[in-house]
Amino acid sequence: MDKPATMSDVARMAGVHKATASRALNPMTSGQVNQATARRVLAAAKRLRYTPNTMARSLRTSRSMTIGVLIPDLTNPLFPPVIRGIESVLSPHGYTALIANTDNDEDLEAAGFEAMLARQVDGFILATGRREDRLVAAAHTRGLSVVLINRGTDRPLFPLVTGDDSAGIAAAVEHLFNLGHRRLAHLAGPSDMTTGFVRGRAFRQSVAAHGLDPVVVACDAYSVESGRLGMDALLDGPGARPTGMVAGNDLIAIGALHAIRAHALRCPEDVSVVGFNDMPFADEMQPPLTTIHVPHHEMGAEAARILLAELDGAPADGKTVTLPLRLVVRGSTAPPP
Amino acid sequence: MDKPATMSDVARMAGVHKATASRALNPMTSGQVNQATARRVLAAAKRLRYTPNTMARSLRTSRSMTIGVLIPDLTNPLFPPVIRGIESVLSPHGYTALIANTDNDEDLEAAGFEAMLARQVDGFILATGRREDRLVAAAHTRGLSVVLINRGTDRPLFPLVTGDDSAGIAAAVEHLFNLGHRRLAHLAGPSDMTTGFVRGRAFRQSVAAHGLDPVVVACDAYSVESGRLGMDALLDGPGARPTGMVAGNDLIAIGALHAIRAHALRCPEDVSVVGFNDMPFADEMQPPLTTIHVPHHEMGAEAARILLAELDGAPADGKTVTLPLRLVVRGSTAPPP
DNA sequence: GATATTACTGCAATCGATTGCAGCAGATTG
DNA sequence: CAATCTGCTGCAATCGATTGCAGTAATATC
Repeated sequence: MDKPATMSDVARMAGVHKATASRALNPMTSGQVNQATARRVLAAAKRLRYTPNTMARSLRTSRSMTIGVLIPDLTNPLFPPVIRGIESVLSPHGYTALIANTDNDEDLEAAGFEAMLARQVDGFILATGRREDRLVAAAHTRGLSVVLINRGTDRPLFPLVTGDDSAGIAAAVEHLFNLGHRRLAHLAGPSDMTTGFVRGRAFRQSVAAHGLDPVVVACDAYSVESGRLGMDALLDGPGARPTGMVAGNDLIAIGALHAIRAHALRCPEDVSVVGFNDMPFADEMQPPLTTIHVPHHEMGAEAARILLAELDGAPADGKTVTLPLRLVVRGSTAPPP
Repeated sequence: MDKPATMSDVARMAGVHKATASRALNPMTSGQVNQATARRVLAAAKRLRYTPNTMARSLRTSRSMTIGVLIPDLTNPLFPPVIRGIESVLSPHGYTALIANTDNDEDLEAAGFEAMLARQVDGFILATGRREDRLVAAAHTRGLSVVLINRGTDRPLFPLVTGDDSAGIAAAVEHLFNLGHRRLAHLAGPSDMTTGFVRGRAFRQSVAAHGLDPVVVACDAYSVESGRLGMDALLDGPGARPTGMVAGNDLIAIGALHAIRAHALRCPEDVSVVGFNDMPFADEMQPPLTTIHVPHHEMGAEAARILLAELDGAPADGKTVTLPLRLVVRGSTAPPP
């Protein structure tokens, strides 16, 4: 019915100029106005249920108090906790997250990015990084505020918050080795992402360090389907069947479980599987997934903290924050047959 | 470095007034300007990488092309597909979804709602409805555009897109009955939500229709923990142990599985469990969950469609769109012991 | 008692885009 | 040839809030 009240309405009701009303309403400037006047304005604002028009404010201040968050795949259970971590830090500071899903598609990614720019977001948190990322490079030359999360770029242009992937993989390999496994394989994530690349490299090194021969199959996506295809290839391949498998992430691990079952094998009796991420419900899986736990919530929170600091003028170098990971042993690993 | 170009910059480069530039850039009004002029403007815009300032536009037009989406619990895997359904419809129309998570907390809910209003969202999609919902009632008196999703309100103030819960529950009961179960229980969702209420009622009716005595325990949240507590109560209770259980949703079902295991019982050998929602990875659970499949993506898409129609002037009555559901039989149900 | 200081408050410009209205040139009509 | 119309473009107001600057009144200082 009646349009929402504007500041002029509040000012009129309080009998002051809208400039005064503005100052009274803003905690930063309310010291500039007489206490009694301020109270009148506040009261009027409350009576009229005044809500500031964020658009108008942003237009004037050119700060939207909004952060753009680009997520490659929202249905990957890994990301909701990350988002909540981000929001948990942003909200208390008055910032809002604008979330977009990109389906891992570069065009959608660019479109989402531009849409956010048009909405004058103050900064970005990107979980969509690739090792060679045009979007990230462009953002850098444009002088935008960006924090990368989970996945980095080869050239460290922006701060990155990620898990200690190498240590995580090393722990996984160690675990399998200690169980007695000697034929170890890795279903790697896409090598154009730092996560896939780094984890793959760490796997080779860890396995080699035990004097064993690493077998690595690259999947072309972090998805159940890709994991299944990769494991199929591994099981149908020429070499001796591996008894221990480290997956690039939990989705790939789940796909691997499908392939194992399809080959009339059992996990963990015939093949042990270690996932990566400890996504929600990994412990409910069939079998419960042994995996590397990543502090998702904290990862999001830390990225948000860094971004806010950057918006406050902190230097924006390519520093990397590495969060410790931890192996969680559950039901998908056992001694080799 | 250089600030992004404004429309005045484009106009200057094209040698026209900014009003003309505005008309040339807008497909709706580009017919009003000479083709050659329009081309010049377009070219200038491209050269300057002009991006319209959404804030300024919204301020003038009072349409933000943004839809507020309130989600009670983003980490419930049920919601990401819903969100993608919403975005799949919104994006092609130039709308963006502003997503907020409310943790099922009424205060956070109100805060998120107000924050969105301040951002001038054009409409809302709420997945947070309660049977008596002050927020929804307030939105109605304020004349806002709202579509409810999944959960409705007792008084149908706004359109609602939901699954056919009664039929779903009936199918679940039928399934258990046909397997031979005669002692049936229901771990109901919170009764202050229509989903909990409707499913509970449907359960009682379906069971009674078979001449059996329904046992219903109400959980106070749609969560694993609440499900576990509810099932504990059921198993520790005085009556004969039920052999078949219908859960209010999949999370409750998972909690029930925990309780069953904690009582040294097995599912499905000792107790059969049917979930609700068929959330992602329900088929990967231990055991794979028999559940009622809900078309999440379609649900989100339909809600978005209705909202857009409403914003285009379609009447906004309290019509309910009921989507058909379907029982998916997997490993958590079997004949009674 | 004159001047300097302090404490508020108001004026008006500004952010960037949209749009009703008016103006102007050239084409059309009678 | 005058009158009308059509097609295009420019002017200026507007959306709602913020903020540098100036103005006023009251108080403090010498």
